[in-house]
Amino acid sequence: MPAKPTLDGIEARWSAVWQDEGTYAFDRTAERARVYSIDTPPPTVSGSLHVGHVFSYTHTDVVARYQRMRGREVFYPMGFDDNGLPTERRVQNFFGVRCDPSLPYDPRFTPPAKPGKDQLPISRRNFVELCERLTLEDEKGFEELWRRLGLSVDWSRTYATIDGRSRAVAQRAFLRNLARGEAYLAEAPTLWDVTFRTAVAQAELEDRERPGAYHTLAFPRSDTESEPVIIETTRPELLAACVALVAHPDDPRYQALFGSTVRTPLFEVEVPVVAHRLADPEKGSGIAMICTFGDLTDVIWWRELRLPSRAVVGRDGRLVPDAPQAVTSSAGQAHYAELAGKTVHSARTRIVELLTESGALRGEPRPISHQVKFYEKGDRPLEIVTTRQWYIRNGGRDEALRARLRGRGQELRWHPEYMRVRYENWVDGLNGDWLISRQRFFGVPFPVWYPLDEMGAPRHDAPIVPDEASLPIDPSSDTPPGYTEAQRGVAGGFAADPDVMDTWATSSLTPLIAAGWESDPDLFARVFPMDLRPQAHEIIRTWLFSTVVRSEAEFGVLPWSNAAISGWILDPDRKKMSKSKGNVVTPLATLRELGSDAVRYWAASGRPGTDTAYDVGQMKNGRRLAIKILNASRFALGLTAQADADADAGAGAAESGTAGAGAGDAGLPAVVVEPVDRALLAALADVVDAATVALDGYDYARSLELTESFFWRFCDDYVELVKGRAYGSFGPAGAASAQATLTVALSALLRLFAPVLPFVTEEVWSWWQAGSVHRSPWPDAAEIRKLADSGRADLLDAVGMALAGVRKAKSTAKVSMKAEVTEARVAGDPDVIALVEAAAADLRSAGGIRELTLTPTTGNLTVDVTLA
RNA sequence: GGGCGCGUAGCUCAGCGGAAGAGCUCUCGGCUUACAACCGAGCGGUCGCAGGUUCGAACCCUGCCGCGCCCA
Repeated sequence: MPAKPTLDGIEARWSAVWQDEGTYAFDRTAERARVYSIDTPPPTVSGSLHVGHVFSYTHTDVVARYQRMRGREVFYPMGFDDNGLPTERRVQNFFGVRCDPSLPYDPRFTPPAKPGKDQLPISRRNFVELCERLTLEDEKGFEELWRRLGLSVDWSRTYATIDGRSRAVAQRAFLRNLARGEAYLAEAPTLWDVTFRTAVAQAELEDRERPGAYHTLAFPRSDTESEPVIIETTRPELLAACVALVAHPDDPRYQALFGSTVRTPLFEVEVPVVAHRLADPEKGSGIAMICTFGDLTDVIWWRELRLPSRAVVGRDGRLVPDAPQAVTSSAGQAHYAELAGKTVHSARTRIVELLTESGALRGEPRPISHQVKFYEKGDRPLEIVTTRQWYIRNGGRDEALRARLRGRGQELRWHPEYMRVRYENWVDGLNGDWLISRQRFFGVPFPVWYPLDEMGAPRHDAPIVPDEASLPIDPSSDTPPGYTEAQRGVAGGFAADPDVMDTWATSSLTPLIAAGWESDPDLFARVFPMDLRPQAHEIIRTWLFSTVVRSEAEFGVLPWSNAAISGWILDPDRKKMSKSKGNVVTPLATLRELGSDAVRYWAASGRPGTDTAYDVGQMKNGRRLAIKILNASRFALGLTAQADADADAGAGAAESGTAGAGAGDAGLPAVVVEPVDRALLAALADVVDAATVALDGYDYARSLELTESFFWRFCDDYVELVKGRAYGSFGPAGAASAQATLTVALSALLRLFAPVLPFVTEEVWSWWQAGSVHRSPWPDAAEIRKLADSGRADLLDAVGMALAGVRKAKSTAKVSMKAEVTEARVAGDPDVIALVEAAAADLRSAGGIRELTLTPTTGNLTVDVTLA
């Protein structure tokens, strides 16, 4: 036991010991019932860690440590998310390369020492290798920080979402989806980001408020000379893509028009006027133009009313070179030529001029503000283009599946409970299947080739798939069964699917990746379905839901039984911390300055699901608590060491194992006889019970609060009360009782604190106990209560109030706490007075009271003090 | 527009049907032989607003106001 205990350096010291001893290594021989398995969120490695990570990962670690102490064998792997766009861009800039999936793999490729002026084209497999190389460095940094924070992860079980294992799992799961018809290829209108030039899924959308303007356009009627039809649109540049006008079937204004046709201004294309319930009579003039495609409602109208397709926006976000075939008049073609090749924005400016000249634009555009759909990582509005994409069925088009997935959300235990509605809202609002293909280079490729017909055109209806045993594969480098590489891209040969899967298509399989699905059936059977999915609430619709979808498809079960949803970290101004806001605090400096236990203390005080302010003050409290644990422990253990020395010197009557017996509470000599000691243990047993209930319900913050407030009472009242007696001032029996109580209480307190404060508790534990506190059993309230015997927890309250009264008198008199009291007169309810009386000797000792008078009366406890 | 959550001491937050709490801040006092990175005491709140239910409401119900998030 050190003379002057310190927190300095304990992170480095204990994380090394835990690694060497394999303290957190998963015992894969444990049977399923004893295993507690966690589907850890893989952080994105190309970004840097911020305190939000520290916050939420601490929550999971507290749960993991608690479960371990409850006797569960904890499966706690760590993943790294290096799949996807952020890594792709980083690798391009770092090495000066770009991916060209049409190139063959070059096994001897080495990147240029310095990035050149022009990006060097390389094959997809070479590109992926560079990604793996770069992210390996990032992962090391993450692991170091996680170890410093004290995550009790089994570091021999890590994965990366782009590594071979993950690619194999993602491809295998996809092939199974394909074989069962859950994955399919379809050519359909698709939300499209023109900057990244990739399709985007519903889950990645966000609405943003943007300025726009209503333009009033007059459509001449085809059959009569009567008044033109007036519509309002925010997207006049799509006029050439107009395929119909639409109004609500019950709208009296347009009954006569239904079934007739009108002519589009400038382009002179005849389009029908149709009726549909989604046309809003309140909006604009109540009649709208349908373009292919201006928004998602256009897609619905197009599909349900079986309208033709007249696309004008290309994948680059510019108007396509040629006018739609329906534009036949020379004037119409001339007008279109003015717009071809322009961006959507410039085309709008130009067409407004043309419409004004032609007189079709009535009045000035009226500025409005409206919601526009964006890709969450993008900064230009999404367009809708028709492309061939892979989809996975997620209930968006299938009510039976939707109901099943909704049922899974009911079955899942959510912490906090109210997060379930986020899931339900999302499932209820799904409007299509899950689009999983992305037109990017870095990612898990679709394990699919297409045969080329005699004209060299791919047959998308007859994809060639690899054998599962050959996974992972890259169709742009690997050859399909039955073909030779020479047949790639030639008529009668084959072509690779050029796309990659969305990152969520891989992330939705993290339980399978971590659990060794199909590669380690023994492990899989022991850990899947898992016990816990911890994650943030903003990705319930993406990560959580998509994982449920994949598990439902493959196994028909929920992938985990519990979901613990963390809140966000807010900066001191109550704003969400995020990189784009530039208010992110990096955790390493804070961890170094205040210590990991201090930061963990702050994190663990944030209740599940609650957004929490970044609060250095709360971390300092944590540090103060950790230091107090060191000092209080040293003091308490010093007293018991004194007892051991006395016992050894004397007849050896007192069992010298008193100190060591705290490890398990069994086998303690029955020496706890003093009422104050028994009261302390009775109160402690109650705290253990309440903390256990809280942690079983994932309320680590409540458990910490209970433990902490008991600990301060233990230090400020109990230890002060029994100090004199423990030194032996009332004889050996009283001393032994106090010493045994101190030992039992300290042992239990350290274990109650251990999940939140792993370093300081391990440090103290090592002074007097064998093994790690983190592998010791959670305190047993029943055993403690047995030692407390007839003890009453409220005795501590009563004597505490009396002691506080004495302290107040001294404080008011501005004298030292060790000042002598000639007489203290305590009066109060007879029951309370009886409790104080039982502790009279300890109270006199702690208060320096010469004469203590106790008077039963009615009313609250009063303390009247005469100072010496 | 619909849903969910939150509004309690200057700050950060507990409490969620039976006498308003904790920590920090602030004030006063104490070098007390575990701890001055400490200890003791104190100041501080019509529990967002307005109704209602109840013997009793911070807590339950209704409406409103403000903040945040999710979904349209």
